[in-house]
Amino acid sequence: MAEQYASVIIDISHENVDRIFQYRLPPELLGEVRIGSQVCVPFGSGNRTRKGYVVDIGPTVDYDPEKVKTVISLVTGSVTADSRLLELAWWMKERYGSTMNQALRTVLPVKKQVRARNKQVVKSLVGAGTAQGRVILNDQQRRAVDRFCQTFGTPEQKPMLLYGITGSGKTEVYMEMIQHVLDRGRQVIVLIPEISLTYQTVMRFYRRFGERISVMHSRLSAGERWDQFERARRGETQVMIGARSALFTPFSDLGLIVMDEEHEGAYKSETTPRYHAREVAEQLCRMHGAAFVMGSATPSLEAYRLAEEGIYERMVLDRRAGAGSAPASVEIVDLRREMEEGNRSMFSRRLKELIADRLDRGEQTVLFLNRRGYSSFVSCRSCGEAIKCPHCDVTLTLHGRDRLVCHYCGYAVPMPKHCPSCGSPYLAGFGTGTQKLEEAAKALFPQARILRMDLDTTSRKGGHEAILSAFSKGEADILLGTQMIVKGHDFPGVTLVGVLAADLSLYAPDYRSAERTFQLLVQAAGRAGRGRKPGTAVIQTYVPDHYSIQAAARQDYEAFYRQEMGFRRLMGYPPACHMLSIQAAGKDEELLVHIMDAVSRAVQARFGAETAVIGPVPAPVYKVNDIYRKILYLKQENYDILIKIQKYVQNRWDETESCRRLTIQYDFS
DNA sequence: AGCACGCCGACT
DNA sequence: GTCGGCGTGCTC
Repeated sequence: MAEQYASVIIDISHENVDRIFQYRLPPELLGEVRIGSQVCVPFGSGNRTRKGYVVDIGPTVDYDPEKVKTVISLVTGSVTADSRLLELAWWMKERYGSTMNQALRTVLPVKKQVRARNKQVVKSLVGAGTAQGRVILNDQQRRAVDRFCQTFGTPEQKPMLLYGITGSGKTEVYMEMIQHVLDRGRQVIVLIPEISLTYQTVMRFYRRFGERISVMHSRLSAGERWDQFERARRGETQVMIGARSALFTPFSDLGLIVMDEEHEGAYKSETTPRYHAREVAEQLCRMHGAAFVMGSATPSLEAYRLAEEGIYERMVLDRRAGAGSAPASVEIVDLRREMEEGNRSMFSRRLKELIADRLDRGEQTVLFLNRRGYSSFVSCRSCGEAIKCPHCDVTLTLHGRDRLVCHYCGYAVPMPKHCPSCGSPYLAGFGTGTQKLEEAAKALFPQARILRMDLDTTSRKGGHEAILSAFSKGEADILLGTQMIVKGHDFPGVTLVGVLAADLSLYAPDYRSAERTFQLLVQAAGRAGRGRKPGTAVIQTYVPDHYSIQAAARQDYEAFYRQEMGFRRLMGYPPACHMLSIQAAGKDEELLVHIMDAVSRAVQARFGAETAVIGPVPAPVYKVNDIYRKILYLKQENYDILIKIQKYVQNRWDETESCRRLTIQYDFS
C-alpha cells in the first residue's frame, strides 16, 4: 500500500498553530489510526512531543516531503470520532470564532479511566422501568405527531417548533416522535436544560424506552461520559438524553434531535466556543438529514421569529392535556399602591388573604422570589456604604446571622463589628433574600409549615430532590424559593403561586431582561392549578403596566412577542440584528482600558461605516477575583461581516505583545 | 504555546 | 572580546 499521511490539528489553542500539520503514518499504525484519533507527534524545532487530532488521512502531502515528520504513536484508547463530528467542529470554529482545537475539545470527549459508581443509579432506574403503555393523545397532540411522521425523511421536513402551554403534554408528543424514529432504525438525542434534568424527567423516558436510553449528566466524570458515548457509538443505546453536551453523541445514523424548553438560557455555552445548542442542533440535523423538534410555552424570540418566517414549522398545543385542569387565573398587584396605603411588608394584602385562605382549605402555596439583585447585603447606617468584596465589584451576601460571602469568588468573612469605611458600629442587613422571606412568612403565618429552597438549602447532597418530594407529598403548606422552584416540577396540590417582586429581573442590564421576566412569570403562573382544583397566581410588582408583566398575566405570548420584537428592532438587538460582544479581561486595569480603546478605535475606523460600535463599556460586574473586564458590542445585520470583524480583531490581537497579559473572548448572538 | 535565531548593553 | 536581554518568526 502507498504511503499514507495524516492531517493533524495540534492540541495547542493559539491562532498561530491553529491549522493543519501533516505527518507520515508509520506502517505499524496504518490500520490503527483513523480520522478522529488522537496521536502523539513531534512538534517544533525541539521536536517536543505534542498531542493532536487526526482530521484527515490520505496518500498525498501539500508540504515538502523532505520535512514531513512521522507520527510517534496513537494515544491509547483515544476516541475515534466519526467524520461528522469533525465537520461539526469545523462549522463551530467558523461560526463562533474559536480555534479548531477549542472546537474539537468541545466536540470530542477525552477518555479517562474511572468507571462503576454510577451503575446503581442506572440499575434502579431500569428496574423500575417496566414498559409504559402509550397514552392516548388529544387531537392537537395527534396532529403534531402526524405532521412529524408525514414529513419525516422527506424534503418537506423542517425544524418544528412545538409551541405548547405548560401542561399541554409536549413530552407525550416527543415520545411518539422518538418512537417513530427508533422504529426506522435511527437514533435520537433529547436535550433538556440541566436544571430540569431531574430524576422525574429521566424516569418518564425510562418507562417508555427502557435500556435503549442513556443519560448524560453534568455530574458524570469524564470517564463515565466517555463510557456513555462509547455505548452509543457501538449502537448499544439509541436515545441520549442530557444537557447541551449530549449533542456530541457519536450516533451513526441520527434521525432526530428533540430540544425541550427551547428558550432556556442554559442552552448557551459559557466557554469558548460559545455555541448555542439550538444552532448546533440545527446544523447537526442538516448534516445527518435528521429532524429537529423544539418545544416551549414561551419560545425565544429567535426561534419564534424563524417560525414566523416559515423557516421553522410551528405546531400549537394550547390545551391542557390533563383532564379537567384549566390555566391559572392571574392577578397583578400594584406594590406602589400598597406602599401608599401604608403596607410596607413583602406581602400585599391580597396575597396575604389568599395564602390564609389556602391554609384554611389545606391547599398548597408556592412563593417565588426572583433572586437576581435581591439577596441581602449589609450596609452602614452611618455612612451608607455597603460592604463589598475586596476582590470583586459586588456587595457581599449575608448568610445566616454573621457570615458574609461573595457570590462571585467565594470570599467569606465573619460579619465585622464596625463599618470598614467609617468605623461606625451601626451595621445592618439590608434588602431581602429568601431567608428574610421565610422569616416574614413565619411571622405572618405561624401555623404554616414552610419549606425554603435556595442555594443554601440545596447545597447538601440530594437537598434539591428531598425538598421537592417532601413538598409533593404534602409535608408542607408553603414552598418558597428562587428560580429553581418554578422550573419543571409538577405539584398537583398547589393552587396558589405568589411572585413577590416581578419587576426585579426587569432591571438586569441586559437586552433580554424583559424576555426573561415574561418567561419566568408565565412559568410561575403555570405552577398553579396543575391538579383538579383551579389555580390562582398573584404577581406583585412596582410596574404593573409593563408589557412583559401585562402579557404574562394574560398568558399572551403573541402580544409579548410583538412588543418585544419592536423594541429589539428599534434598538438593533438580536434577533432583529446580529451582535458580537468582545470581552477582554486582565489584572492590569490600565492596560485593559488602553488596549480596549485601541481595539474600539481600530474597528470603528475600519468597519464603523456599516457596523455600530458600542463601548468599550465595563462588564456588568466590572471586577471579579481581582480581574477587570470590559466589553465592546458590535451590531450588524450581516453575520458574515461580524465574522470578518472577529477575525480581524483576533489577528491584530495576536500581534500585540501586551495581549498576553489579557484574555479575550468572543460571543455571537 | 514553546523554542531558536538574532541583534544590542554590562561583565569575567 | 563574551554572556544574556527578550523582540520576531516558525512549527508539517
